[in-house]
Amino acid sequence: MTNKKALPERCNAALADALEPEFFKALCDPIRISIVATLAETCEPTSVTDIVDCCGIDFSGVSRHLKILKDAGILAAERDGRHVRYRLETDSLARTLREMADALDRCSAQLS
Amino acid sequence: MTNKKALPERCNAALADALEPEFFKALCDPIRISIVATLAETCEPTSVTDIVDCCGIDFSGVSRHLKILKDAGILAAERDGRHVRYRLETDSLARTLREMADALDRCSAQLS
DNA sequence: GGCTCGCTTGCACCAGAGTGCAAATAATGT
DNA sequence: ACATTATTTGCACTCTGGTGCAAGCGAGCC
Repeated sequence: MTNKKALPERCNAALADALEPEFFKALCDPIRISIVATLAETCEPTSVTDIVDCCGIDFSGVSRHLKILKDAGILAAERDGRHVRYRLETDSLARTLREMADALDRCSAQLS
Repeated sequence: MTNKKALPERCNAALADALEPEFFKALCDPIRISIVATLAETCEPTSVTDIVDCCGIDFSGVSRHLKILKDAGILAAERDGRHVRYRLETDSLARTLREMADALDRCSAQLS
């Protein structure tokens, strides 16, 4: 039996730190998921007008969804003339997901 | 230049399939995150009454949060006398997160 | 059987999120 | 300067989600 009470707070804090609600909130909308999937597919900076096609809503709504994803660090935006092109931060997103998984594993590993 | 147009739909579908909005919806609330973190820490089935301590709300609300997490497959519940003990499906959760990361990597790998 | 404890569920309420429309801003072309 | 295209933002609306309170249900205890 290892010291079960030795570092529980640290474990909890690390997990709670890794599992950022804002991150999940950004991805809990089906339209935002389809945006992410679309950008993952094309993998090159895409204008708002083009992205609108994959969502069934007004472009103003799409613009707002894009802002939410950008603020969460999931997308990056860059102006190109009068277009604004969005691209998926694939590496960063994948890393974030794996860090969460790692934090979970570390928590359960401490008890065995 | 590889065949860029060869399997974009499959890629998109695989990602959209892996990135389930319901999963993120279950984790987009700060109280639910603290529940997950608490259960990851203790790592043993915990009663609702004990879980309530980590959230600042009424136990009825906690019960509802637990149901949401259970329905999403993130927690498991088992009756023990008059207690209902919840535990975190750590392995399953970590696997889900890694599968998402893998699906993302696969999408971007197809283009290079 | 009645009682208490532990948890869930119905109800009403309030705050927040998504949406469309229209106006505002940004950048380019004429 | 004006018109046009691309995107963002303000506004109002609706719908969903989280919350507390109170009632209901399930399981053990007297």
